[in-house]
Amino acid sequence: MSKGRVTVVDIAKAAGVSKSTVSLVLQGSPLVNEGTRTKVNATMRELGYVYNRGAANLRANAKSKIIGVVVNDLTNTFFAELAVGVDMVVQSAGFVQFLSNTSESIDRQREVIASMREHGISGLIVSPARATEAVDLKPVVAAGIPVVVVVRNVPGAKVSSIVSDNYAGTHAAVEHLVSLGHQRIGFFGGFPDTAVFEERFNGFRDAIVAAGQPFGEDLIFSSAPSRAGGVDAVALAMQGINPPTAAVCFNDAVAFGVCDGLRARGREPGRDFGVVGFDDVIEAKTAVPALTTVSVDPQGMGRRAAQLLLKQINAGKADAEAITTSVRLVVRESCGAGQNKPGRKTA
Amino acid sequence: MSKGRVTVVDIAKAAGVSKSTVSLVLQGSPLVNEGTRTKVNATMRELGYVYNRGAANLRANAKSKIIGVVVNDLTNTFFAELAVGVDMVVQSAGFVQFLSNTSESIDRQREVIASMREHGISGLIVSPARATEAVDLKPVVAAGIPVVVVVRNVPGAKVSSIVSDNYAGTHAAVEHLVSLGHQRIGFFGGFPDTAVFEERFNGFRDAIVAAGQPFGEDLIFSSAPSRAGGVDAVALAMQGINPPTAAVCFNDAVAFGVCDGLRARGREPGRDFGVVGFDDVIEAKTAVPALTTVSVDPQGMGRRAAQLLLKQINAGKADAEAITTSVRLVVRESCGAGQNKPGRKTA
DNA sequence: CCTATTTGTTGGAACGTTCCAAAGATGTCA
DNA sequence: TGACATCTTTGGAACGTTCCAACAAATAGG
Repeated sequence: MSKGRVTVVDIAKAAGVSKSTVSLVLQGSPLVNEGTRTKVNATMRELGYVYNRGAANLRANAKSKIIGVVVNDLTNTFFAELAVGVDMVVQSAGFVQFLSNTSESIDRQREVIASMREHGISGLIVSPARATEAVDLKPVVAAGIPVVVVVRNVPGAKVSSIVSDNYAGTHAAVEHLVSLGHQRIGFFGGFPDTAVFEERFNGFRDAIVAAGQPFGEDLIFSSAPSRAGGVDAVALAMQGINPPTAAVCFNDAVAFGVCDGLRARGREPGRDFGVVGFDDVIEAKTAVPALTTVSVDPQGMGRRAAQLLLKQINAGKADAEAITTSVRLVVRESCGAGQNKPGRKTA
Repeated sequence: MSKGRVTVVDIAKAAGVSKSTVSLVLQGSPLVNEGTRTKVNATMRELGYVYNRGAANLRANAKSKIIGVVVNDLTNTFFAELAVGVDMVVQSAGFVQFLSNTSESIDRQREVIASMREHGISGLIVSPARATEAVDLKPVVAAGIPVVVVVRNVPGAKVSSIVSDNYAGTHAAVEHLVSLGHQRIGFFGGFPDTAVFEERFNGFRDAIVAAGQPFGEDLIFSSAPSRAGGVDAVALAMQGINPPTAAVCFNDAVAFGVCDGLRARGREPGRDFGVVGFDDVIEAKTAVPALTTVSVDPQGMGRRAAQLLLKQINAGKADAEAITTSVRLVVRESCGAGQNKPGRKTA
C-alpha cells in the first residue's frame, strides 16, 4: 500500500523518456511526438499513475484549481441548491470545490476560511454567517484571492456580491395582494437584525404606503425565519384586535409555517387568507396549496456566483462588482389567485 | 499582491533563526526554547504568514488532512444533513472536507473521485450514485485509501458501510398501523431498482404477512421517490376497487406528497388515512399534521461515518466494517395515533 | 558545405515544507 | 580536565511537479 506512489519519474523510466517529456504529455503540449505521447500514456495507464496536484501547485505561479465555498446553513434547501449551482460550473471548469458549513457560527467561519487559505484556494464564494464583518474577509482579499459574497452583503467589504433584489420582491408581493383586494397585509417572520430583513421589509412598507394603505407597527409579526417561526407569527397575528387578511413572509420556510398555523386554526391558506413566500424553494410548487412566492433561483445564483468568480480568477484581478439578481413573483395558489391555473410554468 | 508569498525562510530570516526552527515551532515541538518560540510566532503574525499545506503534504509519508465526501443528491435535505454531520466531526478533527454532488450521475461520480485522488485525500465517504459498482471504488481502495459508503451499499466492494436498518423500519411501521386497526395498508413510492427499496419493501411485506393479513401486488403503488411522486401514488391508489386505508411510504418526501394528494381529494391525513414516512427529515416534526416516520438521523449517520473513517485513517489500515444503524419509529400525528395530543383538532 | 529553422527531447533548478544527522552550547560528574 | 548527557539549533536532502535553457537530429535555403 504505502510503497511509494507512482511518479512521473517512474513513468519516464518505464517509458524510456525523460520526466520532462512525461510532464509535457501531461499538459497536452503539442510539442511531443505522437508516438512518444501514446507510449507515455500507455505506460501511465499501466502503472496506475495518479497526478499529484499538490506538487504541481507548489511551483511559484501555479493556480490551484480549488475554490472554497462557505455557506451558513447547508441544511436549508436554499443554500444546498446554491452550493449545487456553484458546483456545476466550478466542476465543469475543471475546478474542485471545498465546501464547508458554518451553521451561522462566525468562529467556525473564520476557521474554515483560514483552513481554505492554507490549502491554497484560488477563489472564495461565501454566504456569510450572521454578523460577518468586512474585517473577516480582509486578509483573503489582501492576499489577492478573488471573493464573491452571495445572498447576504457584507457592508464595507471591497468584494463582489450577488444578492437578490429583496426590495423589489416584497414590493411586488404587496402589489399583487392589494390587487386581489386585501386591505390589511402583514409582514411575517424574520428578525430585524439583518440586511436581508431590512431590504425585504422596506419593500413591503413602501408598497403598502404606495398603495395608500395605512402602515403601522401592528403589521409586523417578527419570528424566527423558519417553519416553526411561521407558526409562531400566525399565533401572534391572530390574537390581535384587527388581524391581517394576508401575509407577506420573510421566506418560504416561514410561509409554510404560516400555512400550518392557519390550518391549525381551521383556516385554509389561499381561500381564507393570502400567503406569499420568498425564495421559491423546490417544495414551493408541489406543496398544497402551491405557494405563491418570490422566485430567487438559488441554483442559478450559485452558477452566476461561480461564473463571476472564475472570470475574476482568469482575469487575474478582481474588481468588486455588485450584482443584484432580479426576482419574479410566481403566482400559484396560496395567495388566493389560483383560479385560472393551467399554465403557469417556471424555468 | 502576487509578489511571492511569505514562507518559512522569510520568517526564519526575519526572526534570525533557521527554517528548521520555524518548522519546529509550526508543529508545536517541545524542543524549541520558549523565547525563540514566541519570537517566531510574533514574526509570523507580523508578516502575515500563511501555512502552505500543499508543500507539507509533498513529503513522502505525509497525511493530507483532506477527506472527500461525495453525495448523490445534495438538494435532498437528507443528504445535506448527512454532509453536515460529516463536516462536524471532520472539521473538529482538524481535517477539511472536499464535498461534491453527483446528481446521481455515475460519470460525474467517477470524475469527482478521480479529482479527489489527485488532490491526495486521505479518506473518502460516499453515498453512491445509483448503479455504482464495486469496480468504481476499486482503484481508491487499491491505493490504500479508506472508504466508507453510506446510505446505499455497494455490493461486492470491500469497503466499510453504514446503512440504516431499512427492513426493521418498515416492519415497525406496519406493526404500528396494524395495532391502530388498519386492515389494508399500501406501500407507496419508490422504484424497485435499488437495494434500499428492496430492503424497505421486504420489511413491509414480511410484516403484513406476519400480521396475518393478505399480501398482494395490489398493495404496491410505485412512483418517483419524491414529493411529486407521492401525489402520483395516491392517485394510483385511490382509483383502485379496494383502496388502502393507510400508507407506508418509501421516504418522507413521498409521504408529504401523499398528504398533499389526500388533501387534494378532500381527505385529511391522520384523520381519514394513516401515513407513515421514512427518514425523519427536519420538516417532519413541524409539518401539519406532524409526520409519523421512521427516524434515521442523517446527521448522526454522517457523524458516525466520519468517525469510522477517521478511525481507519489513524489506524493506518482499513478493515471493512459493515454497520447498520438502528432506526426508531417516531409516532406523531399523520398515522392517526395522536389522540392524546393537546392541540389536536377533529373537525 | 555552412548556417538557419524546425521538431523533439532533456537535465537541472525551483516551489515550501519536513525530517535526519549532526553540531553548538551548557551543565554534570568523576 | 575529560567524558558525557541534555537542550537547542541547524544545514541539507528529499517530496513530485513545472519550466527554462540547452541540445540533438533532421530539414531547408543559400
